[in-house]
Amino acid sequence: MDVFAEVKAHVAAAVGRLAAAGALPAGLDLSAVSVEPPRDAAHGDMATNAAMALARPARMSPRDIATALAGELGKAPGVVGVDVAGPGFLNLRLAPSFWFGVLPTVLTQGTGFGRADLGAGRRVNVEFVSANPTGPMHVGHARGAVFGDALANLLGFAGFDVTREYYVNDGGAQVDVLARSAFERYREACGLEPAIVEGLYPGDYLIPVGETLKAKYGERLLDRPEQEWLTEVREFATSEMMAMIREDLAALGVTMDHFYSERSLYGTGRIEAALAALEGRGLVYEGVLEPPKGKTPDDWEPREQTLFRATAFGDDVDRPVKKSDGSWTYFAPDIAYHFDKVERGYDELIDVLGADHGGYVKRLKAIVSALSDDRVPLDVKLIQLVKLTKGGEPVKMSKRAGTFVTLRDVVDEVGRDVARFVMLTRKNDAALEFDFDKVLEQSKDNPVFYVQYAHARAWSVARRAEEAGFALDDAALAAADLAPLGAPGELALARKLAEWPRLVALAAQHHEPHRVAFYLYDLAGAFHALQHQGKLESELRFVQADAPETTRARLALVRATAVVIAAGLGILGVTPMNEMR
RNA sequence: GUCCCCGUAGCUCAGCGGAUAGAGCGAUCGCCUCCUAAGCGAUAGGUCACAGGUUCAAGUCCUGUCGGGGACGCCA
Repeated sequence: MDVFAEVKAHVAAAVGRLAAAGALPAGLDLSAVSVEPPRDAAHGDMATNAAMALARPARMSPRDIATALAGELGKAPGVVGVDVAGPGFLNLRLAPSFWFGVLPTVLTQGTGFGRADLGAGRRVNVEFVSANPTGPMHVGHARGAVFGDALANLLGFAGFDVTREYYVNDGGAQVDVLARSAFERYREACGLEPAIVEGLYPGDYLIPVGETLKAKYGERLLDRPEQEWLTEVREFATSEMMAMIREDLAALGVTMDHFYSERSLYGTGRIEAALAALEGRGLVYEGVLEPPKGKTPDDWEPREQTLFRATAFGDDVDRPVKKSDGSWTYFAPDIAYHFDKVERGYDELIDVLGADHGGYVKRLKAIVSALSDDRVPLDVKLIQLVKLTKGGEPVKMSKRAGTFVTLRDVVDEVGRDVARFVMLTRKNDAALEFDFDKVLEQSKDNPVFYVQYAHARAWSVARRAEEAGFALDDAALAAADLAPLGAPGELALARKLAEWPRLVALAAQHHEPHRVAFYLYDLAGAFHALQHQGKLESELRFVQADAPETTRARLALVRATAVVIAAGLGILGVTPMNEMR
């Protein structure tokens, strides 16, 4: 139940009645009408722009419409006052009972409160992480993983049927390099000196892979030429890397529904089928590209190759799908992969990519647009860098020196919950500073702590109440008489709780899980403020031993707060803490 | 050269086309006999980079300029 949507329905009904009475034209488009919380609380509880939005299509002055609407809206349930303000805003004042009315709903629905039917069961595929299976994941991957997972949670909560998918780049040259690197570790395990030359992966994480290879094959691969072992070692090493990556993801609390293999696209006709689909639309041709601007390669030679007409979709140049020797470029399997997603019947696609893939976005959108005939929207979310610091000083990262920070390092150092929450306190397209010291700080400056503390305090109040003999059953509290509520802090908190469904809908629409984190910070603030009121005026304390009705009403508010914080943290994938010590 | 992202308080950042642009930190001043002070408040602090445009209404949308970051290849 979204109270803002509810009031908007009243507005629509009022417009309908006025139209029926001839006071407004019939059939007005209400899509520009919004009902939202006013920025300034002095303006009332809710504001609608209806009169201004309808003025032009109705060919009437905003104030005339506003006056007429005010008369109708005054009759709506819960509305105790309607003011026409400014250029034609309608400010609604609502009875406190309207806001407190959200409490039984929260207590009845539990952490399902705020679930929306925005998605209407539409199928959405969220592809994220997709790190190359050549080594452990680093912090950047962690941010993408957390973002993608939280976005998937959010969309699921908003009524979409979500698939989490990981595209495994196991088809390119880099997995051959992995195989050669693992082979050197295998030689090392056999007592030989490994030749980890420039271009191979030097990481220690391949040492156990080499040992397992020795256990598996003994020494019999040692004298064999590369073509005899490459395929087997590659497959083995790749699956070992993917096992490691799955473990890392599990450490972050991320579970994928599908791992989609790039290799499965080769030699199976999938790429050819996707290309044929493009050819059928006249989007593939043989041509010669201009040399890239700005940074012309020394060895540039114009050559004829197979190109995709990406410029027809707003890309800067057409993109090669085949090299001049006839082999596929990296783009070709990506075309096939997105074709496959379209064919699997998804209604929406989301790709979560590192910011270094920015130059790739237009051609991906072009492909999906072309292959779905514009039916399937693709949203590409680019994840900006994570700047790691400790006590304000940058943490140096160097692959060569072996000091680069892995996903696992971060989780081990600060824990899954902190890592996840902090990574969701920025928009995906803004750089994120992650300070190892600050994220563990127990202060208001640290949103993770602040939100967890609010939840723990709510539980602490509940424990106190229980000791004082009050029943804490949410179903019973849902039936509590809420008349004793009404203090300004209580009302502010209830208002914030009532905003949750609307917040979910907005965050889901915009694919912005960080909004949930900021909302929780606000909600926690409203709760801390109210609890503090009890220190200043003891009659405002939640638990009043000699006033059971008041206590029950307040416990309903406290429990509802805990429930919504838990629901929000659930979307972020963070475990709520019931006590801090 | 082209494209993408960013530019909001001293710092770190929110901000849904709506009204007098908000938090935290830092600064100044307050608040614990009492549900977690790990907290709550008050004050000070702004040319929303700049210039045009669209709109009843622009921090928000469009164009351009400047500044910061990133990306461009028969790499993956």
